[in-house]
Amino acid sequence: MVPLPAAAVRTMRSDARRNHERILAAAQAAFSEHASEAQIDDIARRAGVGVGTVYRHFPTKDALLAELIRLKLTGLRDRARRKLADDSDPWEAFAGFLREQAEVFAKDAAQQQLIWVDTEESRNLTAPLRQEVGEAVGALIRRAQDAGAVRPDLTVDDVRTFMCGLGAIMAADARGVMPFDWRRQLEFMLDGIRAQ
Amino acid sequence: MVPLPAAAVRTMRSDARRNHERILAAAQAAFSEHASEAQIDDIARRAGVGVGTVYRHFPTKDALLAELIRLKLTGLRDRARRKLADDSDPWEAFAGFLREQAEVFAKDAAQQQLIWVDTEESRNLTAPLRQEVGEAVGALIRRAQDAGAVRPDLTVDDVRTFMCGLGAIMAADARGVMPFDWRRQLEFMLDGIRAQ
Amino acid sequence: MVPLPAAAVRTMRSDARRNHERILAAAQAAFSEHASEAQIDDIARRAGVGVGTVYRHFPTKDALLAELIRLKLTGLRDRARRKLADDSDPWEAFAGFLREQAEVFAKDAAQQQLIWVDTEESRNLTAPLRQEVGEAVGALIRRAQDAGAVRPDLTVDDVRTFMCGLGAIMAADARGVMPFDWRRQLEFMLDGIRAQ
Amino acid sequence: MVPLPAAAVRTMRSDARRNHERILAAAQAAFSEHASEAQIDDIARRAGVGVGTVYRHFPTKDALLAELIRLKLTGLRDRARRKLADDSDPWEAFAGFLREQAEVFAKDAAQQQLIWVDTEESRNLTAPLRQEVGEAVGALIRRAQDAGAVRPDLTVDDVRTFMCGLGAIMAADARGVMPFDWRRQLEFMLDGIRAQ
DNA sequence: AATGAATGAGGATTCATTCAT
DNA sequence: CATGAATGAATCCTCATTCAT
Repeated sequence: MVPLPAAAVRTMRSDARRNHERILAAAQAAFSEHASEAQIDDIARRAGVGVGTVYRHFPTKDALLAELIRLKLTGLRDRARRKLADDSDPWEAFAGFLREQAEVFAKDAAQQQLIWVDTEESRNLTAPLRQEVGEAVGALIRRAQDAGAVRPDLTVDDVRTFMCGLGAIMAADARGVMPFDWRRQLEFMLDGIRAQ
Repeated sequence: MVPLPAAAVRTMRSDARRNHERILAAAQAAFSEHASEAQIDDIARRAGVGVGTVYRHFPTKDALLAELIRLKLTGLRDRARRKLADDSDPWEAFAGFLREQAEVFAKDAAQQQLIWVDTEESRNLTAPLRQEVGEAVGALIRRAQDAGAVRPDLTVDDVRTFMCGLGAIMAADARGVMPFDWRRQLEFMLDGIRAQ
Repeated sequence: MVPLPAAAVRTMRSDARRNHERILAAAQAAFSEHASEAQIDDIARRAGVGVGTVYRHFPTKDALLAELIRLKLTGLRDRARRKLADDSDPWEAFAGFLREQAEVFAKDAAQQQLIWVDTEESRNLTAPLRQEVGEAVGALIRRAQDAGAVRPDLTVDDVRTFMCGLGAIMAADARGVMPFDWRRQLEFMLDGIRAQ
Repeated sequence: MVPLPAAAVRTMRSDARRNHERILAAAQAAFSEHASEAQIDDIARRAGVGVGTVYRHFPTKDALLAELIRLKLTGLRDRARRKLADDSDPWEAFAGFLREQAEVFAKDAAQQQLIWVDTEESRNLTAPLRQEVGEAVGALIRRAQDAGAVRPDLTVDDVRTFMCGLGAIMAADARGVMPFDWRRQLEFMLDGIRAQ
């Protein structure tokens, strides 16, 4: 069973669709708190459904996680494309994208890290999407570089790398380990990559 | 049972002391590969001792992990103090400290992240040490700021925060998820915090 | 809910009757392949109906199985009676019955074995039928014994016993465990029970 | 973990060896009653040990089953060899072997059938043994054929086939489905294969 | 009546920790 | 002291059966 394509979800019976969404929300919360240690039974409980129902919608724990990541990446790609579409200042578009995306990520910190956990399942499912994200972000970077606003050697991978670190910072902050201020960190980064 | 204080280790029978060290080395390796998923049985096997022996030296898995972190933090503190002692250029001392420490961290990436996982156990054991690390790093920062080499608003927590992110990057890179270049990331950071 | 008596089936709406038969056919196939491990969902899919429909026709998995066995036994009884009716050579009638029945059994080997699995359900449902089968086969045996063609001590239970073993052989052969030749086995048996 | 070789078992700590045997005995009983449906928890309970202990001795349910079959086949082979060694009448040796072996099989009827269930696990583990059994039984058959006591076309596979059927009969009998008399069946068979 | 979504008890397996030898 | 065997709670997943649409 391959994760349900959007079309399949739309044609579900209304109760099934409601459960589908509740499960995603519950999984979202659970993975946010416990990362990949989250338990299916717990997700089912939070969603107010039986375990069996979770498994009816997502064949394995990995598949559920992969779907969550897919949604995450879809949002990411769309945000980048939107910033690309409006023709504000190239630097503002790029920096604004990072700042906005970071705020979104911060909402379920622990979970962002799961983007970087790659199971077979998740890799296959998200490869094309990652590609698209890369293209959109790449375009944002190039436009800013052409405008002389960003150092010319910055790559998409640099941004990915930074976001990976930022996710970990957010997660640690959320766990309360230490008073980590990811917003400052982001500003340091922006200062570092801005062309002088 | 509280983890053995250094004094206790010193007064151990020589074979016990050898085991103590072998276990730490094995745990080091195991946690580096599997992070907190590392299994005690595996650690015992690598150390060439029985599980029972591991438990004789460390009352729980968490205690073993906490001890490893303590050692890690000790190294960190000593490195910072050493940089403080030699009177090279303030910026070089500070940046050099970060670069060296990062190289050390990179050797067992997965494990560094465990520094930011805080169990009851680990917090209690390492609190004073974290304090000392903070003081030494703080001094390095201040000296560089006094010399006008580092932006005046940089704090010890900023550095901690950054190192947390860098550890996650190293770990993801080590897992082969993506081609993450933590050294570039560090240079961006240094560029970002250097006073212009 | 007791399995539907033949009368009930006859008075069903035509679509219901069609479903009833499709389910039986699907169950037949599924039990043949997977014996009692066959899954209701799979049966429903093969029949092109929902699980609910299977349960509307048969209250439990055991009831469905029992019905299948009932049909099997009905065929068996009828075959025996037919052989009894035509007045060929008594030995030929008896041996022919066994050979024919064996060929029928061989078609869904795994399933024959289920005849010997007796759940409460199945026993109650099939008891009278088993009785009738016994009578018909008993008559075939007696006629052959009276003609001096079969050893006088052979009983209906001996034949039942043999068929049970033969079913297992067919099933093992069908699973491909080993090259089991049940036809040879039947001939050995016939040689063994024929009066010299 | 490959099933423990006999040597490994012999060198176990005494309590471990006792458990190993208790588990085998419990599994023996459980598989005899419930065939492959037997549950590990039940086996553990019968053996008076925790589930974990069962898993320490046998890595999976299949492995435990495979080991049981291996023991079974070993006994079979040894019995055949013994009969081959004593130089009694060739027919008596052959028939005696079958009768004795059948009595042994009858002791845990349901289980014999598992000899014919072949999982990957079991096949690999028992292939050589099956070969040896085949050789020993083949020799018994040939000797009886040379003495003119058994029909010249009888093969080892015929005997295997028969024993498979006999096992099913014993199992059905043990489950109380019907009054199946496997001893009579065996005598019919012997009558059928004896040369006239 | 039909559908297929939901349920949840049940079963195999893992692994931190304890304890007999 | 060291050993590694034993323990059993915890966790993922399945599938017969029920029930809302």
